[in-house]
Amino acid sequence: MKKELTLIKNTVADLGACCKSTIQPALNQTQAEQAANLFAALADPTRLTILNLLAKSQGEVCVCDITASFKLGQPTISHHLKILRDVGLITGDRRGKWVYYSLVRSQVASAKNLIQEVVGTLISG
Amino acid sequence: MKKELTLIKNTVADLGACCKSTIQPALNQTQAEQAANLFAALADPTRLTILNLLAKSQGEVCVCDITASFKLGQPTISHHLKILRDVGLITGDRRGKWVYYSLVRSQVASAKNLIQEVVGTLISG
DNA sequence: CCACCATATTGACAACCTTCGATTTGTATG
DNA sequence: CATACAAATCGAAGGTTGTCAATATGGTGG
Repeated sequence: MKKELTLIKNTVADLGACCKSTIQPALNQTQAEQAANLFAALADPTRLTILNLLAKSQGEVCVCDITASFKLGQPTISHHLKILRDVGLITGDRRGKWVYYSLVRSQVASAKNLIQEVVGTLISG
Repeated sequence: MKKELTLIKNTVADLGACCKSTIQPALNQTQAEQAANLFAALADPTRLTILNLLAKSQGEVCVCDITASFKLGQPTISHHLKILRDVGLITGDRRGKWVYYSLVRSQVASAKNLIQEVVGTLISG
């Protein structure tokens, strides 16, 4: 007992058609994985706050100051910094005893674009 | 048992405040937690693809069709659907033997706003 | 060289996530 | 009512994450 198919297959013809806004673009597997990775890096309030801290400071922030902003232990902050470093959003610069972190603006911009693109495929407008 | 995830209800009102700021606004703890929850829900390629599938279909999609789109088992898809349901991005409607899922447009819009707001605090412009 | 400070790394642990197979629940139909 | 099918839920295995205490590393200054 087969029911009628409700899923409209997204063919190549659909994608290559012509018009701009009305159709929802497909999300390929690579995009989905990249975006998921990025979202995972952002899926922690401590990391979001660290990023915001760096953005607000308009420059470099010493790890000691970051650590002082949270109730978490120093190794935990270091761990979060590493995750953000690994996705390229921040970079650390050692100067003497201290390490100063800052946003990697180009990477943040790329991340923004990827997010906008993916989120854009979720609803029209 | 895991705690229910909730999306912020009125991000639109926040954005409607007044000016488009060039200064970096602070991210309060509640915002960070809400955003982190949302990002966590999006931090899986299967879930992103499901959302995209629903967006493309411009309507309702049967679970059987969603399941058929992945190599994963039916309980796994059901699990991902539950996560997306719990953050309010999708809703399921039982019609006979079948359940049809669709985006909750208002919630998707709220999510978009929250993301834009948070991402906006990460870099100027 | 030694003592000290700031970060990073390691190892451990509990909590959580993704996935699956088995079972249950809801619905239609013979 | 019995059977069959669609979807959700349960229970468990294996991997990942967030956190901390302990330790290592890198740098400064006596």
